Amino acid sequence: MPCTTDELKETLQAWVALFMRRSMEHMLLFIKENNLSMSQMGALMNIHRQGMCNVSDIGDELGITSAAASQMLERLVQQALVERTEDPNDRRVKQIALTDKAARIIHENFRRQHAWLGELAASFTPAEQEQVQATLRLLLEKMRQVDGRR
Amino acid sequence: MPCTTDELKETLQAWVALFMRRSMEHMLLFIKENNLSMSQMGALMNIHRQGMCNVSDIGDELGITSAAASQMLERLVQQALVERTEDPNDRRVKQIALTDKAARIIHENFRRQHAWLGELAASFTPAEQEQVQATLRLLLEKMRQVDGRR
DNA sequence: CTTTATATTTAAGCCAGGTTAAATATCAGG
DNA sequence: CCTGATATTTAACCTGGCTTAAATATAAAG
Repeated sequence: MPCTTDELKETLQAWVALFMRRSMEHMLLFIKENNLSMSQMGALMNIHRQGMCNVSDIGDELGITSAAASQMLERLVQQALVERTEDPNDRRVKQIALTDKAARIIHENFRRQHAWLGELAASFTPAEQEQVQATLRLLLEKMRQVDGRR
Repeated sequence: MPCTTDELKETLQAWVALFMRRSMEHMLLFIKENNLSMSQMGALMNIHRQGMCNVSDIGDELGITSAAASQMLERLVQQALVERTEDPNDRRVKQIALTDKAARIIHENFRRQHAWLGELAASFTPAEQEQVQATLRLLLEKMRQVDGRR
């Protein structure tokens, strides 16, 4: 049967809703297990994405003042999740990096999500896997295009 | 070319990551616009999903004590987002419902996500739309199965 | 060397959102 | 009509996370 753009939109919506709820659940459980707050997890993910960066970078990225970023980082340092080292080129700035502990936590978060997705991936027949693979690649490409247009 | 379960898992992972980031961004912007906190948005979404419910239901669902739920609801009532009415069958319990204002906010949130998805859906050729539609339906079905097994 | 700009921290204060414990009101069973 | 269970609220308190303003330290320019 032919399908309309609107129908596809609705299917996408259903898919997104289910995925978001599932992922959110997973995330909330995970941060509770690791005694983190949502903000802290956000900060850690941010540092992970940015790689080496300084205090104000993080503030900018999180949309808070650098004073707030400084305080948040201080709490993370106290929990041994973040390392602050002086930048040898400019001693005003502190270089921020995840500790091994934090890296392990982030990694474990990804791993578990991966495990869930693995279960999903394995539930398809080989023929279906081909189909899903091809379609998702298409979707990804288009999403990046739509994303890029902003 | 044939693809392995692992490859599919990775494609799924990439898709989820992109989607999550995109949706999170959207959500954070939206709640800022509406002067809500993440928790408050969560609570409103929850009430929206549950429909009519009482104070402790919400506490249970959010994983907080009913005292905390009571206080959170009080703040939402003050912002005219929630209505508290006495249950005529049991005058100990309060029935909680979204006000029109809150319903409009939730609806607007969905509408915008829809708009973004519409843009995505429209970017496919009719043939691609068929393919994506079919595959997503398959994915949804399998996800619900995997979800159901817990 | 002095001035000005920049990066970070510290201090003081605010509010959201959580807890436990006690207060209040109602229901339901003997 | 008591008594005990249940639903909600209130009180007292704590913490995280934010703000602004001031303090500190360093860099960079004249």
